[in-house]
Amino acid sequence: MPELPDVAGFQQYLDSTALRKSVSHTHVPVRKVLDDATPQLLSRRLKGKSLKESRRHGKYLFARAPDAGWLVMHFGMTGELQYSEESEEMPEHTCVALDFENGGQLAFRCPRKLGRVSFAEDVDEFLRDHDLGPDALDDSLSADRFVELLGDRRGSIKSALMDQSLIAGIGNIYSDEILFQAGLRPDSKVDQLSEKQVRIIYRVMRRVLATASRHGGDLRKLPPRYMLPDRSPHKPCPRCDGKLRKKTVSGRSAIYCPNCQSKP
DNA sequence: AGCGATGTTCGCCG
DNA sequence: TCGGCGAACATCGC
Repeated sequence: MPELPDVAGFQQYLDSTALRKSVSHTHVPVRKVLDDATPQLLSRRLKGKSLKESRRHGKYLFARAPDAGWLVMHFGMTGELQYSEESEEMPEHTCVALDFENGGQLAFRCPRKLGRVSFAEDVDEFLRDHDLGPDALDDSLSADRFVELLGDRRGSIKSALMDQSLIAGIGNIYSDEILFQAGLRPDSKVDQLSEKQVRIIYRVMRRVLATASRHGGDLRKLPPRYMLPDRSPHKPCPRCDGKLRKKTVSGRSAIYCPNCQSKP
């Protein structure tokens, strides 16, 4: 689930449920998602304090508590946030949970345990340390900058879009949607694309991610003729009604329409 | 029962 | 050096 639009949804959700609520207890039923942090550190940093603001960069969500730095969340492949008014019982697959003085509870759920929760003193430093490129929706990522970034790539356009050190936020399914709407095959080589085509990809990328983020990544709310709600081989293409096809591109399964998407 | 899955990291290879 | 590839992680669902 969690690519940029989903994490944008989690951010709205965290803002509306958990911000400015004093933390009474912390739970860590699945310790491995903390990596090198410890349950004691989580408790020490957050207990008696409240999260004051959030930030998102790519697929990462950050939430700041006074004198505690930033709580960092990455949702892996199956992670999500779930707030409950009652904190009696944690939801299934809860890896980390924060109880609040008002009786509510925010759970970081992650069935496959691929998500991670940690702390960072400074977000920009964290982004540098983790080698993350500019957020795909960041104002500072202009079309010109996007053209520059793709300028010296050699592999497929799909793997470039998914490379978090180049641009942060796009994963397997949104890269498919972007290339579907841009009319280009996922295995197109970046160095074969014209500058005009790269600019089209940029515009489509911004529109798709902004649109999906407005709906918090809920695929059912996407406009008509988006591929994602029907992203499956052999299903009909939402634009031409031909059959969608599946192909492995840089180790991930790409779904595309052979009729609507062409090689450069 | 077996396979693949919205992510990241690592080691291997050309 | 870069990029592709497969494995590993752990669980669910088709």
